[in-house]
Amino acid sequence: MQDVQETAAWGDVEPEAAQRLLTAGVEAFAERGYHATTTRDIAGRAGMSPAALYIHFRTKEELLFRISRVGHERARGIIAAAAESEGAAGERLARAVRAFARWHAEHHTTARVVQYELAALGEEHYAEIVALRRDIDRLLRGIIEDGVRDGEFAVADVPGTALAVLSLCVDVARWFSAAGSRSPDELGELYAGLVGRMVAAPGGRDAGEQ
Amino acid sequence: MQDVQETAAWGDVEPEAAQRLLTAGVEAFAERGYHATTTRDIAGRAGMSPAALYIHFRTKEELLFRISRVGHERARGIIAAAAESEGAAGERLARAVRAFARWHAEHHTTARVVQYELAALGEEHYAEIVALRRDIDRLLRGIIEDGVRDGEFAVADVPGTALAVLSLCVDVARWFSAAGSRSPDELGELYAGLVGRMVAAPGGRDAGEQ
DNA sequence: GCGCGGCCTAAGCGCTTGCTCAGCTTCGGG
DNA sequence: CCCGAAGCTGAGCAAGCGCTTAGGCCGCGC
Repeated sequence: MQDVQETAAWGDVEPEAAQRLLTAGVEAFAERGYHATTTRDIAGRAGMSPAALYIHFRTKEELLFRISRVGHERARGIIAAAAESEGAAGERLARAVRAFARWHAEHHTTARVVQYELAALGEEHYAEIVALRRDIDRLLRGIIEDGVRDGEFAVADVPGTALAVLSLCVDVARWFSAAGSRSPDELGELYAGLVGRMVAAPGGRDAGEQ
Repeated sequence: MQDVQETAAWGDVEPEAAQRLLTAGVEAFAERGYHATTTRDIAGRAGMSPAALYIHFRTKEELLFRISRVGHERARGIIAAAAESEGAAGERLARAVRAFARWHAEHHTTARVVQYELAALGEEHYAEIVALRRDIDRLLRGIIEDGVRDGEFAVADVPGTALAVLSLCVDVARWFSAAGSRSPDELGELYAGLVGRMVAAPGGRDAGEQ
């Protein structure tokens, strides 16, 4: 559906200055939170005057929305690629968790904004983002349902388990620090293993490996 | 160490007005976040004028700190009670997860403030809170270490798994809604089962139940 | 019965905020 | 050579912020 490779940053945003504002916004929002960040701070980080922000974005909230939408689309792309890939449900679930957790670790500043600043969005923008989030939930739940149908997984509460798996990965953005001892790759591997054990049917191949 | 029963709210805070301000602060901070909440809003919810807040708390940040400290102490108490209880590591871990997840669901507004507004604390207050959080991590990790030593658990990365278990429970505060279909009790049960599978040694009693 | 400390309010101070606006520069097309 | 659009700035406005201050009320000790 879309190439999952890490394109440099914000890819193809219109003028280069708008791109700089987006990355400055991500940094500032991730550090201090949306409400504690001033437009002067964002503009300063992007190397321009406060007024310049309003040439590229109508409001501060729209800047947040653009960040949030791009981030959510990227996150959905990651889950979608795993869901639509080849292989048994166990393999696809492992791929999804590995990549999703890894993304939240590697891009933890973006992910922080994406996951924890939803409440600052306006009503219409919020609705658009919620639709993307429902997609993500639906895709992940689909993989688990496949595994249950095939007898590969034994899961009593599928929606609850899907929610727990997503929750586990999302929360990485809260605590992950680049200075920590774990690399994003190692974390993805750890989490894929933990989730594998969570859903595996007793006697299944995945039960013991970690 | 301390009775874990749910005392009404803020228990024994000095004058009743300070207590009202604390609960008003929790509600407001949980809804909008610390920085988006005004002292006028907090005072209004508590039924008093903005100036009254400063009779009971020196600053808005101190009000947050008091909320955060009480919340963290309660959270640590829950984990400590489970860690120090009788029984095998598997039972103690299940008790810890069940109670910890349940608390984050039932008191999700308090938990939201406790878990997501740390960055708004001043330096000294932050350090005090971090000490409490390290306690919580240490207690939970201790249970898992016990289980590994006894051969009851098979866990390759103990600190990573402990982190994941706490993370899973903490994130409940982010998404849990009282209007949702799951009760705090059901959620605690679900999570205790999921975590049990995450750590259980193959062939152990817990492996299949859910 | 009077003073005094605890609790509270009305008013408002100094400052920062999101955002606007008039005007400057730069640059490609006719 | 000029024009207009695009990109940007310095200055600043109205509103809202955290917090202070002067003063009023109430109840208890003496």
